[in-house]
Amino acid sequence: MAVETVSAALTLKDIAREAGVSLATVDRVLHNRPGVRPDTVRRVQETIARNAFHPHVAAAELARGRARRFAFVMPTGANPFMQQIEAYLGEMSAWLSARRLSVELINTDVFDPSVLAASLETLSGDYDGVAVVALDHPGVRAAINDLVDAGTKVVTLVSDVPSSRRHHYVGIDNIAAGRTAGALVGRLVGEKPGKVAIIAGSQGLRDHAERIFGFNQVMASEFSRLDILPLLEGRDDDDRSEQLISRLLDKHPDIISLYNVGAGTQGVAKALTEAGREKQIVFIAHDLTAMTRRLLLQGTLDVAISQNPGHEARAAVRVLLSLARNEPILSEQENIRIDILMRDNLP
Amino acid sequence: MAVETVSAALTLKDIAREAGVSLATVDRVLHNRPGVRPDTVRRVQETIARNAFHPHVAAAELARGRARRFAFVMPTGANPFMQQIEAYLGEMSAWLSARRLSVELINTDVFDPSVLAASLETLSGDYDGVAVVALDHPGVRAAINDLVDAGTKVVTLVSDVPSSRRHHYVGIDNIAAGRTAGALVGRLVGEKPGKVAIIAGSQGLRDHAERIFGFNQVMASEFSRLDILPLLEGRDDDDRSEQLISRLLDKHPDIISLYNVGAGTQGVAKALTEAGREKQIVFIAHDLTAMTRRLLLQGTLDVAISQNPGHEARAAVRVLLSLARNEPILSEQENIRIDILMRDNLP
DNA sequence: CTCAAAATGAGTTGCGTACCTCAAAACACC
DNA sequence: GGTGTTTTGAGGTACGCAACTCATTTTGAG
Repeated sequence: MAVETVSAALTLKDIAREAGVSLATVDRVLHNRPGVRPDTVRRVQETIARNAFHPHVAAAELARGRARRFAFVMPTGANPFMQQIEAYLGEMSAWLSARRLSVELINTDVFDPSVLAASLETLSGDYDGVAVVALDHPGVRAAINDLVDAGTKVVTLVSDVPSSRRHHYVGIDNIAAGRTAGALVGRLVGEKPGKVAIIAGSQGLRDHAERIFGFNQVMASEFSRLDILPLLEGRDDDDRSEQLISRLLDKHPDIISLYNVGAGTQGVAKALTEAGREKQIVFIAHDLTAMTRRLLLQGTLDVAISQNPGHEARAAVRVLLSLARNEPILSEQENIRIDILMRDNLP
Repeated sequence: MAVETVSAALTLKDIAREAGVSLATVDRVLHNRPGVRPDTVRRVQETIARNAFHPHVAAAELARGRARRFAFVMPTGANPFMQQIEAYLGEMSAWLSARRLSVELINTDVFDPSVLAASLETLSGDYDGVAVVALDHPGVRAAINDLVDAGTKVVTLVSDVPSSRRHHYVGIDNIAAGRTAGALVGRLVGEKPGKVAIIAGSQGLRDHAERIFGFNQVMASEFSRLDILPLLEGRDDDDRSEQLISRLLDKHPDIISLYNVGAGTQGVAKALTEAGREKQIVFIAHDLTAMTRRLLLQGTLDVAISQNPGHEARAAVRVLLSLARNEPILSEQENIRIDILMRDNLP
């Protein structure tokens, strides 16, 4: 059975002949140019559909001749996850260059809405597409909508602004990620009752808040025997997280699980090992880095919930390119999964 | 910081001018054609490297003008995982057609080495690339090597033949998948001791054997308190698996976990629910289908370990294309992960 | 039927590369 | 110096499409 029949490759000329029109008319139909009668449009489109004709992308790209420019607006600072995304973008440079695409990184304080909005406003007109790690704020939403209105394709990355008219979101469902963490905690601690601690960067971060929401949802509905301690805020900082967790462990000898919503995993792990309780406590955190990989292999960390930064980088570029070319997006391919990583399925 | 500087796009002509040679010479160097003095070759290559020049893929593809044919040799029969791969190949038809690529499915009894080898031999010369779900057998290995020698690019899919000279393997490490299953069983059953049952399609299948090996490895080294029952062979058949498991559950009231290595998950689930023990027994199986999804949501199935069939289909095509074009392969992108799927992180 | 507007045909150019031919130049050897 | 060989240059054609111009035909309104 052949998925794709091997037929002589059709060209626009063939379509024109079969539809009984000229090349120019086919071109007008194909690019929604005016000056074609509705029934002629229909006849051409039917011929295209009947023959399952798709313009040769290589020829189209070559003829269009334009290089495309994309901008990636990323947070300043040393967030390892963001740095991984940037690194993977760098690895694509040969791929990009062979397609006459350019990607420029623009580092901004994405946590200050006015700064972020101002950054976005400056991009208007200069780029064919923009990927942005966005804060959900009215000013940012307006800036995104302005870009869209100016004809720029916009995708949100890692963190979404659903209320804007962005064309696409590349990232995970953080509520589902939190629910996954909750289910894992509940299942891994076994039958015994006890206390569960949660530490996040800040409740003000949308992704952290959503994860906490999902986590609490599952704990309340399915593992009510477990006692959830009040949320700690470690500000994604190793030292601060370590101190907070150390104190907490001293105070509660009956903690059986720990969920770190954001960064600062190294600090939490240090507190755990210094208390000598890394084997008894089920520890779940986010993201795969050299450090979390080590902690998983050691057994200090039980599960890392992660999203694949390389996949996100490539998906964002591909989606922007498809949008710019008015091609359909392979949604199944660009969908980012919530990865559950344990010691034995590390990539 | 710009990942990719926005420079005027270079062309072959620019390279020729900068290296002080003609277009023809650059072309000879680029395609390893003879008749160029070694130091001229070096000079041109240095110019290319210095400018990080990559030939425009669209122009190259158009100029080359050849349509490329790929063949996918897949098992006959109703294996749902293979059918999903075939379905995803079908979904790519527009993408393929726009690139003048064709993919043909060839269904063969891949479990009969001589039939598979004969099938592969018939392909020689007709295709630019072949993806094959291969049995690891000397005859098959020889057939693969013959294809490679004839200049055809070969990737093994889902199941590898490491001893052959195939160019690439697209699939997971099944030993690691088995280890992952073992670790999950050990962690999810909690502290209590009890019996663990394993059912596979057949020990003769390489992927099943590897999963069992990995599973036993982890059980022996880390969860020796658990008692592993002798392996059952369900032949990937629902009815047979149901009967075997029903009988087993009757005989052993102290079974606390069940690992299904292959297909037949529906039969196993039926036996579990009819015995009324689906909530007490930790049940782990492979692959995500409509049925395993339903079982996960119901709570009958605790974890599905899977490989993403859409990703495998696309990765196989992309790898074949890169090989045919003599382009580098983005290994991180084409690497297939072992997915741990639970109720809350279903895609 | 007339005339302007709309629709269509016919044609051109250029995108960057692959692949080819043929002539000219450089070189090696004696 | 002449010979033959290797290396290089110059140029052309083709690939399929986008984007454009301009002439011609068709259409519909009056």
